[in-house]
Amino acid sequence: MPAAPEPQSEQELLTRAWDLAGLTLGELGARVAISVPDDSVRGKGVAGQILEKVLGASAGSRAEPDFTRLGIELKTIPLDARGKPKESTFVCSISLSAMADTDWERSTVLKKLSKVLFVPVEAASDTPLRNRRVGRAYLWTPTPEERELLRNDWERLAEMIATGDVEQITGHLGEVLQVRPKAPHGRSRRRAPDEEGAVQWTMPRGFYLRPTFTGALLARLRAEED
Amino acid sequence: MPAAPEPQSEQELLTRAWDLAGLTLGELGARVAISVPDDSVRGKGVAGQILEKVLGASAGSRAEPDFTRLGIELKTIPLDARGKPKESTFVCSISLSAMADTDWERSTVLKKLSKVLFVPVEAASDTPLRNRRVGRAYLWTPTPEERELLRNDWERLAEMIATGDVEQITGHLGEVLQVRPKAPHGRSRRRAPDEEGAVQWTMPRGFYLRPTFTGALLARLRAEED
DNA sequence: CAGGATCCACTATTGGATCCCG
DNA sequence: CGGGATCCAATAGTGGATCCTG
Repeated sequence: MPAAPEPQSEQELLTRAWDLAGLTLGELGARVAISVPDDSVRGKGVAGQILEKVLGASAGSRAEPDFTRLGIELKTIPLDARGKPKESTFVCSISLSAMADTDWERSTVLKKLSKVLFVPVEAASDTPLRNRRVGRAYLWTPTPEERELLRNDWERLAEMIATGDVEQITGHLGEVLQVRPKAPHGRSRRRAPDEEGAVQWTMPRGFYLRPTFTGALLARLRAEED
Repeated sequence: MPAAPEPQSEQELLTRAWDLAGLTLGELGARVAISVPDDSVRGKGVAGQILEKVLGASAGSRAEPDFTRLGIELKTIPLDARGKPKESTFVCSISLSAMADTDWERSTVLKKLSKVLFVPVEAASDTPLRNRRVGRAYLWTPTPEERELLRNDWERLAEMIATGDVEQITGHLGEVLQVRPKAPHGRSRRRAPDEEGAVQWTMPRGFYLRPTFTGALLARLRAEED
């Protein structure tokens, strides 16, 4: 009834994930005692929470991979009828003050994205949440090219944040990785250092992967299956 | 007052074209006795007609390059405020019955595009036609990569036309070259051979270059100036 | 009709705003 | 809040329809 035990190997995790293909969120939610809201506005994160429990993710809300022992992050990804991602993929929140003290190789973004299990979920908006089906999961590790794209964007954005230009950042920046608000509403504010190191109040933000990027990597992983 | 004489060399044409940069369509139209309509709907082709006369194009409405002696085709290209093409570029009409009897190397598309003088024209829709300014002209010859893109699209589309599948063609096909209606209105019809070689009536169509393609080639030409 | 093209309604994309849970 | 994400109004893009001249 409650959460599954943590998988002990990559193969065990993959086998378990593949067994879910074709099942609906309603069916999977029942397994782990999570009820699926009728209103999709009220159920934004529910697919992710159900799959965490069904697959035995361990990390909870910590800044570690969902499958701690395996170093694997779990992401559900909503696909439209043609199999393309319907939304961007949230990676992590941005600690504005910490950005100045880190580099790409030590960044949370790279840690989160080093190994990701993508679980596709049907996302046609006219299908009720509980009836949406899970697809075949893919385990992704960035290719050198993909890492380079991510690093380029991250370093550009990190520099803007570190130098206090955070208010200049918009969702337009970044070829594959973008910075967007990550807050309960548009009036949220948190402290951040400004250009002169003084305090400014700014909106909480997070890193997101663009749909074109996740769509391309999924296409590559599908092609490699053959 | 009337048309300029035909330029006798590429350099003469380029020099003449560069001298026009910064002038408005109203100013240029006055030079060649073409008045610019106030209503942009009534002035769709007027920029092209003015520049033909101002630069001394020779071919008129024949299936030859505008500058016959130089083998150069003239195209005005509407740019938005950021310098990107606002519209697709018409290349030529399609003779449905002739498509089956030709190949890429002999095609009208390749002939028209072998050497093109692109003359940018401001196209912000809130600027009256007569006040829109001409930019610096670029002479384009397709790179091997660009020719390959064009050939791929052309061959795919030509085959559909030759085999009578012309009704299956939509503007969605073609990465850089597309087929779209080219007619005074949606009820126009002309004869075409169908799958079995019999007669069908279909809408007149033309080949067009996508804005992403012309935008990319202009960006390349601008970069090469430095 | 061929050549000179752009218009503009509709679709696709997007990025700022928002929702739930522990 | 941080982690799980999607919503949806506004913008960008596209392609079928259209306009003028000789």
